Amino acid sequence: MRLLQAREAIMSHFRSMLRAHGLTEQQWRVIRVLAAEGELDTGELAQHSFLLGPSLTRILRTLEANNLILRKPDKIDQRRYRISLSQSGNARYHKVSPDSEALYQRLEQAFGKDKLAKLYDLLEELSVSAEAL
Amino acid sequence: MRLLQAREAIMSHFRSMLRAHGLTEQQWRVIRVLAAEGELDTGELAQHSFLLGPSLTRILRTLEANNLILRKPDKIDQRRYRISLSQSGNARYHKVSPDSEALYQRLEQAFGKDKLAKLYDLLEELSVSAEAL
DNA sequence: ATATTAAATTTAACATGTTAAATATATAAT
DNA sequence: ATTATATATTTAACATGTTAAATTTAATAT
Repeated sequence: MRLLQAREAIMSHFRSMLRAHGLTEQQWRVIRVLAAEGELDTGELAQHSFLLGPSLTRILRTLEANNLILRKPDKIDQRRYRISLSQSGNARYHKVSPDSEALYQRLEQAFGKDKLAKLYDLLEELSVSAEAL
Repeated sequence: MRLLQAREAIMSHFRSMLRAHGLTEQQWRVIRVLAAEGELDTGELAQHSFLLGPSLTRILRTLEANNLILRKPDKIDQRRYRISLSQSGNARYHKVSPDSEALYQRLEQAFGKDKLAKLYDLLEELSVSAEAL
């Protein structure tokens, strides 16, 4: 319950910032992953962005309609698509990124870098414990 | 990101348990709150169950259609409804509750009661810090 | 008492979450 | 080569998340 509450407390700030850039939280996750990893297929993208297939399908449809991504059929495995940022998508990334970074820095400063690291550790351990149930 | 990941690691177990009882995660949150607090109006219920108004409206519609809750108009303030568990809703609560408790206990044991308490504290502080941004 | 403002809830519109089923292509086994 | 099985992705159906607007009733100010 507190996980939900804490996440909401943080994400509400990010969402309003992203909304000013015309992006949803999930669309931004996809763009960020593509900026960091380059060209990926849908499955890899789903893993990295913590999205389920059906959600990702719809998000990619939207991003493609907005000319932010490119999708090319994989020549080896024709079931897969290779997804990458378009020039416009890359530009959007560089436009949003500073605001995102700034917000993260503010949070890190307000909460404390050490405590944040400790929290990350605990969350990591919790994930492992929960998955092993 | 790890907040999302950790929450998902936990909730996937709860969701599959709840699904066996014909409930969603959010419907269960509502039922649990009503079982603990008794009769509430929609606003109070939204606060306690961490749901936004529009979501709650739809959830209550479903729960009412399934005869799990009762809604009576508040006689003092006619804008409000008083929501409470029906007999059937109360029965469902007592049927699901042991499974929910058992799962929580397993998680607590796997992760460690002390670490869970520490994590709760950090999450609480994080919420405060994030809200103050 | 009436017009104004505020509050509680719902509706609307669009995006995502979730599970199951469908579709298309690859891979493995005969 | 052909059938069976597995994998990647999408579609379908329903539930919820999110914001803005509409609706209804209360409370306030003339």
